[in-house]
Amino acid sequence: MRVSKEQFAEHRERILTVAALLFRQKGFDGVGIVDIMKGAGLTHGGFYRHFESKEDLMMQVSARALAGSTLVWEQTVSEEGQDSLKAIVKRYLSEAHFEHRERGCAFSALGADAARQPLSIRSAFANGLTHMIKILSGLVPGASTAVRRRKAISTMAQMVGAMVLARCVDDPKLSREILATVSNNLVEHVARSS
Amino acid sequence: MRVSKEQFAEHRERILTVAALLFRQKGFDGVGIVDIMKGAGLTHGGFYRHFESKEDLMMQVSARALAGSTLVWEQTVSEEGQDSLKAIVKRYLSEAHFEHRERGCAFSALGADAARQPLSIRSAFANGLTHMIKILSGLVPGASTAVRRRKAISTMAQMVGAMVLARCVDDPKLSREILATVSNNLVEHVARSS
DNA sequence: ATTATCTATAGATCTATAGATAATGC
DNA sequence: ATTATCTATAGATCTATAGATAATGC
Repeated sequence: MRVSKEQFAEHRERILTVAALLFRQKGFDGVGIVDIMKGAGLTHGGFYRHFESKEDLMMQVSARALAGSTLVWEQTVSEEGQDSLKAIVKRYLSEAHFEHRERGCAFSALGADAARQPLSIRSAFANGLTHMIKILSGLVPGASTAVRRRKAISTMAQMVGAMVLARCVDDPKLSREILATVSNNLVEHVARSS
Repeated sequence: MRVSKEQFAEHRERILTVAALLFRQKGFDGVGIVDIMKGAGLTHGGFYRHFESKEDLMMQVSARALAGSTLVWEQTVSEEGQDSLKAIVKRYLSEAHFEHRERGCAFSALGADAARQPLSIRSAFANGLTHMIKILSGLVPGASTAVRRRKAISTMAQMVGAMVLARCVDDPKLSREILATVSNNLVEHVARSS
């Protein structure tokens, strides 16, 4: 039953990918090792050759998901130039992101869950947040780095909060109103220079 | 083993109170009926005389927790007058709220969890949110009701997002920076008339 | 020989129910 | 008589480990 080094590495990738989707969809506590391994096309016993524990997987998945978001933002910056902030805000508060939390930002999908997790996971979230704030700081207008950092933090909080609120209510009209309102507010008031 | 009507009602209250603390602390999936009943000083078998199911309890706890937050805001409004918005923002983003999610706002403590729950629970969250937006709408400045509602939604999103972000990182300095930044931002830019 | 995967299982959980018990409240 | 609580348990889960199997890679 042993597989080649290449296949082993591919299995590991598959586990991480499936876990990233399932954790964001159902929460850290809502998914078992069995579900994840089944999703990767493997039996659950083999999991522990790839990861030390469920917590280890949670930490690596968190780090990866946040690195993914960061990468997308960086690509947007290098492609969009002037309109980067607007593009990032609009994508974050889009219908597509609202509907697919399993492929979206870990802060809005797992923020409340992460708050209850051990240090290793919260540390991954802190790294991700620091990086994302840094990117936003380079995009918002403002005279000093201190002002820009404050605007970046407020922008990030507003985006995450809007998505969390939009997703936890059952009224699609209210959800859309929240996303549209915050999107317009950020694009108009923050993105505009000064 | 039967108890009086009064005691039965008191047991029900205790279950609701304990569940409200534990759910906010450990998430809906992180707490079992046994834990809740043990916290209320009862055995787990008796739970089903009080509630139809765990989902039923989750729904009632959500509605209650949000009604509690609403009530506190309404009391603040009637006591503080002019400074109500400032008082609400400062309390929401305070160190005390940051550290005691088990007694705080359900949106920041359970928002991500609620998004995965069935309609009954998301409906309770929608009711709570509608009510809280209405209160904020009465406090923010703005020429028309439409403008005030938009400001209320943005304010709510920013508060919830700031608390979620502050709680899911392991760096106390970063957490405090987020809370202080958003608090100042809201007090200075939204609370000010115009 | 090493090791990735499989099967099987240990030992804890979990929600929910059944039946016994004993006190209330008609 | 009714019913709130208790004990006990059913039937699913859950994480993690042990040992067998079989293919890799030296």
